[in-house]
Amino acid sequence: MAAVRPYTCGLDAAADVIGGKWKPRILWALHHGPRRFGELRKEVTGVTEKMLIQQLRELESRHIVHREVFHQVPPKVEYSLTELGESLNIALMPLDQWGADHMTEIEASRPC
Amino acid sequence: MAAVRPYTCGLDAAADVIGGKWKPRILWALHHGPRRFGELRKEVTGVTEKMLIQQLRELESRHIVHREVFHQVPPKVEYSLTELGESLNIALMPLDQWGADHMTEIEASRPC
DNA sequence: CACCTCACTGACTTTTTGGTAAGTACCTGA
DNA sequence: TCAGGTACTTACCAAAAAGTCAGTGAGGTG
Repeated sequence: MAAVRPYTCGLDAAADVIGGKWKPRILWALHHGPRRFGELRKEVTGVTEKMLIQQLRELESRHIVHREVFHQVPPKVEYSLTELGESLNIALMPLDQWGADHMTEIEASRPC
Repeated sequence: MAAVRPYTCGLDAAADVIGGKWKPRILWALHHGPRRFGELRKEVTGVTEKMLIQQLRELESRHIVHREVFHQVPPKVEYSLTELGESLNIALMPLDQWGADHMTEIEASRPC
């Protein structure tokens, strides 16, 4: 989903940041606090390691998530929301609520 | 962006509905009232006829937009938001606001 | 010394999405 | 009869996103 640039509205810009199959799920998982890579892999069911890391790196480069490495063996890496990420998640709440409210309708009208 | 089903959260469901390069732009354009096909083509700059109709059909099948044909020559077809579409647009407003508020940061950190 | 965990990384393939360009149908007015 | 305006439709191709799968490194455990 290559977004149009320069953005024509805020929605456009936001879509560019949260676009992709896994980013909303990841944001959702991080909503309740920092998570290790392995924890995210479990919580975001269905994601592969490659996609997870790819999306995390994108979110990191957009300053939505923060990555912290603990120099241990075995390694430990924690991902958390930045302030910007928190504000994004807050802005996403009504959308999540909308989706929850209309889930049955959405399911019913899903293509095939 | 094939969404995971069954949905794991409301955000997931919402993402399935508004996913695609042009849907947020179309929703945005319809926010201010009904629009004819040709009007949308002009307002949603850069969209091709094929993509526009494709996205409109998807939104229609999800009961987000309403399509009304006026039997005239030359033809006239008007697209408008349904109640569900209106409620979706309202839920999208905070996200639009977030995007507008942080547009410069988002632009600055955009990939390449 | 072999094996384990954890967090990656990279090559390659498949699937999905989007874009191009041409054509259709209809009636109107010149 | 022929161009024009409007809303599509189709076949084909390109690009982007996602998936598969095998492999890496570093230190701790048996």
